[in-house]
Order: sequence, then structure tokens, then C-alpha cells
Amino acid sequence: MPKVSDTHLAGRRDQILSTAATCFAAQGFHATSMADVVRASGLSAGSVYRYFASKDDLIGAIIDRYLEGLVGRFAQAHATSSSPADTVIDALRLLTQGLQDTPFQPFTQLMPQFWSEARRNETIRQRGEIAFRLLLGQFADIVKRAQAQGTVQTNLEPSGVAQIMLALVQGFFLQSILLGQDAALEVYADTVRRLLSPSSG
Amino acid sequence: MPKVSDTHLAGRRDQILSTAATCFAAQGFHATSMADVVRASGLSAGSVYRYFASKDDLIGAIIDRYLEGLVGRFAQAHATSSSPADTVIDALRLLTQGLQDTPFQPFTQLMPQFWSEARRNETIRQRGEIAFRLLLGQFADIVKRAQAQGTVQTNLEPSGVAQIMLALVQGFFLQSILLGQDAALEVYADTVRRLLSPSSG
Amino acid sequence: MPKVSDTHLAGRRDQILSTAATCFAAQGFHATSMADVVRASGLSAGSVYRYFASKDDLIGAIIDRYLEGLVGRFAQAHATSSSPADTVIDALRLLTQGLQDTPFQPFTQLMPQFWSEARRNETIRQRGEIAFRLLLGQFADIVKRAQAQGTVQTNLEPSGVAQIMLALVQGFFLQSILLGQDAALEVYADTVRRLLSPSSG
Amino acid sequence: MPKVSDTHLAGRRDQILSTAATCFAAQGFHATSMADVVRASGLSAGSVYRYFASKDDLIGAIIDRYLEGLVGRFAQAHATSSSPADTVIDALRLLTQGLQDTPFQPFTQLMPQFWSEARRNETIRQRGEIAFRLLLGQFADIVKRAQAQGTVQTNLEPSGVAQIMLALVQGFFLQSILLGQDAALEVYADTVRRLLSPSSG
DNA sequence: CATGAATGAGAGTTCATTCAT
DNA sequence: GATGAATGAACTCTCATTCAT
Repeated sequence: MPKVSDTHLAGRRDQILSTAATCFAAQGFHATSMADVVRASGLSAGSVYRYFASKDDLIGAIIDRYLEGLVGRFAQAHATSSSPADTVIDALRLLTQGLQDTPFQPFTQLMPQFWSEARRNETIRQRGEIAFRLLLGQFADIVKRAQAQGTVQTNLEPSGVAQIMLALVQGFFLQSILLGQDAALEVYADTVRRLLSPSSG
Repeated sequence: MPKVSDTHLAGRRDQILSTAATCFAAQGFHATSMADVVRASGLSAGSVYRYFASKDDLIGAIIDRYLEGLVGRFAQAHATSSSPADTVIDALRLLTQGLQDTPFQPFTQLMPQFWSEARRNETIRQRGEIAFRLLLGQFADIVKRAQAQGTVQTNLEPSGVAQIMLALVQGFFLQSILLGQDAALEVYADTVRRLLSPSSG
Repeated sequence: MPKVSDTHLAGRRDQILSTAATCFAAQGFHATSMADVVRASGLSAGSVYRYFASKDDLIGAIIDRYLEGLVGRFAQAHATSSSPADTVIDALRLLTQGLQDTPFQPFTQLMPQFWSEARRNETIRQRGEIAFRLLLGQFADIVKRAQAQGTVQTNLEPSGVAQIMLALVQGFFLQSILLGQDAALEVYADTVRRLLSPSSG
Repeated sequence: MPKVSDTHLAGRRDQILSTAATCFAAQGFHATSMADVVRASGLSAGSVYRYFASKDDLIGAIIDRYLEGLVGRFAQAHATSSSPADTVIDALRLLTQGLQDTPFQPFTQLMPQFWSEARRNETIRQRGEIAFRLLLGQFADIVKRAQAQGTVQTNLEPSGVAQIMLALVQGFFLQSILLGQDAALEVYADTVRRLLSPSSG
């Protein structure tokens, strides 16, 4: 039997991961059956189980990829963001608009499900913790740079501001789930800028 | 058993609601079977279904109670909060400490699951929207009062600040799920106060 | 406690029987729950079970009443029917039109269900057998009278003709269930008359 | 197990259909649980549901097969029946004796249940209507042929006679359910012949 | 006597997973 | 390597029946 290249195998894995993410995003982890994933992937049940040991394994892999992507995207954004306020607003833009028509898009919609799973699945929680701490570290660095430049008060704890920056992103995302995000972004972004960069307001 | 007082019936309903909330909080809506709920309630399957037409109905009732309680608790807090910063910090204290050993406690842990369900269940989403808008309205009122008193800049849009206040609560709650809430509250609260009430810092 | 009159008790029993028959006719024995019967009767579950030991008991009582009524109605018809053909046609008219707006009406629609049950429930089968033999006896008498009057050939076995008369009634009833009974009755009745009373055609 | 021949799959389906028909014939549609069918089929619950989407689907398939078989058998009989009387009598023989030890046998006993279901299930009713009209058409053709040959009076409406022929078959079948069919067939058949083919009596 | 809350076995159905081919 | 038929435990929900009040 012909040995298939590792690239080919990795491609198969990716294919399953992406189609599964789309399924999970549309219907949720629990309402999506493995049969749905199998059908969407175009493979057979046996094949899917060759690449992922179980449904939980597949969910874990998807969450990993989601977190990697998330941190990666934000890191790009930070390189061009000079201030905490811009960093937050860039992140909001990324989440609400920037991911349209991107292979990464389905993963975004999984966020609330991820938070839900994290409370019950310690492995998932740990992966999330690592990603969060990474983001918080990046945010704190940005705060420190801004403090050095004099655009942020020095009596603010960088780690505290980092937490708040993250909260501002997460909170807006949650609200847009429940309220619809109609234009609210503009007011929100403006207020964020006035609060975090009062001098520039 | 024959006809029984309405109080007794309402008590039974409450009993089921509370034990079910505990189950759902511990394991999630989907990983909790009705058999689990039945066992925890101490009643029979038939009895549980006498009070709730379906698992979804039970979940809906729990979310309703959770939202009612949430808004109610926050409303109490607002009565005694003079500033936006205090309002946010009171809410954080309420969520992280104030509900310990309260019949309301299990409901708090359901929050992420609620957000998760809201994306796929329009009825739940609508209920959440109503509660959110109520909270946002209360927050905006507090901002206006503070602006009238001169403790908050008047060039800030009250609705924008209200959104940010809500985000600060939600974001902290999410982070505490993933990071543990070790002491972080103090730094977070302090930073919130410095940002929202700069004059008092 | 006041002893309730036997008449009153019998009235209650009748009331349950009638409302239950309506339920069963509309939905079938199996799709009708005892809760449906209880609701329709306006009584409580306990009360219904005071009058009927079980659902099967209730079904049995309904079938009994149905068979009594059936035989009674047909007996009336026979008194005025001079010929086998008229007897059959009178019975058809009775089944298809004569029972409209009669308290007996719901029972008619139970016929196929009765046949269905008879194959599996020996008690019901026996009751049905008694009623059938009674009808067959009456039909045979009519044949004999007609033979004595010279309107039916004497080389026909009266019991055989009786079976055929019954079959003609039952068969038409079945066909009207499946085909709708649109006008078919007239052609059918006419052909029955020509076959059973050839001289009068 | 992997891909398997279509014949094998069809065989499985047949196997389930036959064993289910036996169960349903013995106990009725409603008193037979899917667990009974599963046990009798020798397969697992999941397998049965791979071939039939629901219990109703299974019942529908059984009724379809029953009606197909019925019409098919009767069609064979008509080819060799020269007169309406012979056609009816052949059908009676087929129903009472000819199906013993035939794979088709269990289906026959389902007839009353089919009539029962037809009143409440429009899909089933329609299928039955098609089969009935087919049979009636074949019967009417036989009557016309007999009229052309002069063995049946020409003043009889062929469709009316066809209905009566069908009724004679159905009625005898019903009576044999309730009365037992001991010897009655001979008298019945004889009387049918004398009435439908008076010249040959 | 009447009530109706409570019961719990069992109904139909699903679905993550396996393994013979 | 890939397949997909087969599995069977577990799911949500129903309903005939009982009995404390």
C-alpha cells in the first residue's frame, strides 16, 4: 500500500478541522453529531476517527486552533497599534468586521461555546488560560510603552489596564451577540478612546 | 395526593428549578440528563415533567430566573452606588463574593452557558436582550447623574459609558473563569476606579 | 357521607362512557390517553378509575355498548324490512346517514378498531361473536320468510345468504372508509337489490 | 462492516420487514414496541433505524408490501377466473388457505389493523385507496367480460358488481376473524356462486 | 367519596464509536 | 488505508395507575 505523504495527511486533518468548525459554529458542539461532521467532511466515519480519537479530541483541536489564530491575529494588530485605546479598537474591528470571508471566521462564533466548555473541561480551561495570559502580557507591554511615552498615566498598574482592555473586547463581543451590533461599535470605540486616552479626546 | 395548596406547588417548582440549576451549573445544559435532574430533585420523572414541559422549558425557566435575579440584584446595588466606578465594582463584588451561600449562587455559574445558548435559541436571546437593555438603561442613568454632579466628563455619551460598564463586569467575570480570580479583583477594581473616576484617583 | 343514588352512579358511568367513546372514535384507542378521557369527562382520574378498573375495562365496556346498540338498531330495521335486499340497504343507510347527530354516532367510527382488537383480545372477540351470531340469526329469519313468500329462491341456504348480507354491509362500510362514500351508495344499493331480489329488478 | 452489496442491504430490509410484520400481526401495531421488533429481527436498535426512519415508517412499509402483495395475488387469480363468482371464491380461498406457510402470510392478519389505521392516517388511507381502486377496476373488467359472454345480466352496473365482489371478500374475511372459519367457507362460496352466476346454479 | 399529585417502567429514538471487509 | 454497517447504552418524554389527603 502506498504511503501517503505527511503533507497529505496534514491536509486531510485540516480539512476535517475546518468543516467541523463550521458545523460546530452553526449548531453548537452538542447539537452537531459526528455524523454531521463526517458528512460535511466528505470522508467516512472511520477516516475522521483516524485523525481524531473522539469528538472531544476534535473539539479540543478546534479550540486550540481558534486560540492560536486569535492570539496570532491580535499580535499582528499590536504591532501597528501605538496606544491601548487603538489596540482595543483594532481588536473590536477584527472581531466584528475583519474576519468576514476569512477561513478563520467560523472559529469566532465558537467563542461563547469555548467559555462554556472551559468551566467544565480542565484541559480546555488550561489552554485558554495560556492564551489569555499571553494576550494580557502583550496588552501590559503596550500599556508600559504608552506610559513611557507619557500617553498613559503612570499611576495605573499595567496588568490592571491589560485586564480592562481584554474585558472591553470581550464585553463588546458578548453584547453584540445579544443586542446586535448595529452601529454601536462607533459610540463604543469613541468612548473607549476618551476613557483610555483622555488627553487625545 | 389530592389537591394541594398553590404555595406547595410553587415550592415544588422552585425545588426542581434550584436543584436543576445546580446540575446545569456543574455539568452544563447538555451534559446534564433529565435523569440527573430527576435524581437531584428527589422526585420522579413524571413529576418533573408535570412542572416543566420539556428540558428546554426547564432551561428557559432557569435562565428567566437567573436574569430576573441578576437585574434585581444589580438594581439594589445601584441604589447605593453613587458613581459609575462604584456601580461596576459593586457588581463585581456581587458576582464574585456576594452570592456565596445564596440560593441564587448556582445560577451565576450558568452565565457562560447562557451566552452560548443565546446564539442558537432566539427565545433565550430575546430574554437576554431585555435584561441587557434594562441594565444598560440603569447604567446610563447613573452616568447622567454623575455628569450632573460633575464627577464624570460631560463629553462622554452616557449610553457608551453604560456599554463599557457592562463590558467591564462581563469581561472580569469571563477572565475569572479562566484565570481564577486570585486577588485580581483588587487591582482590577482599583484600575476601574482610576479610569472611570479620574478625579477621585 | 351521603349515599349517592344508583341512578346517579349509572349516570356518571354513562357520561364517562360517552365522552370516552368520542375520544376513542376521534383518535383511536391507543392514541387516546386516560388523561384525555379524564379531561373530556370533566371528572378526576380517581373518579374515572372508580367506575372502570382499567383502560381495557373501559374499552371493553364501550365495545359492549357499541355492539348492543348495533344489534338493537338493526333489529328495529328488520321489523320494517320485508326482503333481504331491503334489510341490507336499510342497514347501509343506517350506518352512513341514520346515525348522524345521534348519541350512538361516535361508536360507529370505532368499528374498524373493534375488528382490530378482536383479533388480539379473546374477551372482545367472544362478545363480537355473540352479536354477530345474533345478527346472522335475524338475517336468516328474514331469508326464510322471503323464501316462504316466494321472493327468494328456496335452493339458497338461509345461513349462507345471511352471511352474505352481513358481508355486503361490512364491505360497503370498509370501502366507504377508504374511498369516501360519494354517491356510491346508490349504485351499490341498486346492485344489491338486483342480485338479492332478481324478480323485483 | 464496510460497504456491502445492495442485495445484502435489501435482504436486511426484508428481514426486518418480515419479522416486524409477524410481531405486528401477533400483537398489533401499538402493543408491539420497537424493542420487540429489534429483538425479533436479531439486529440492534440502531440497525433497525438505519433501514426505517421511525416506527410509522416501518408500519407504512409493511402496509405497502401488504397491499402490493394483495393486489398481485389477486391479479394472478383473475387470470384464471372466468366469472365474477369464481373470482370472489378464488380470493376467499387465497385469503383463508392459500397463504399458509407463505412469506406473505403474516401480512394477511394485519388487514383489520390496516383498516383501523386508515381512518387516522391519511397517507395510509391514500395507499389503500389506490390498491382498492385497482382491485375494483380488475373486478369490473371481469364483470364486463362475463356480460359480453352472456353469463351475467347486462342490466347490472359493472362498478356496482365490482364493489359487491370486494365486499363479499372483505365481509367473509371479517366474519372468519370473529366466528372462526370452520367449514363456513363452503356454504358461503356456494351461495356466492348461486347469487352471482344464477344460470350456473 | 372525590381529588389530582406522584409514580416509574417503558416508550421511541439518537449517536459516538468500532471493526470486518 | 478507507469504508460504512453495526452497535447498544443512554437519551427525552409519556402515561396507566395509585393513594394520601
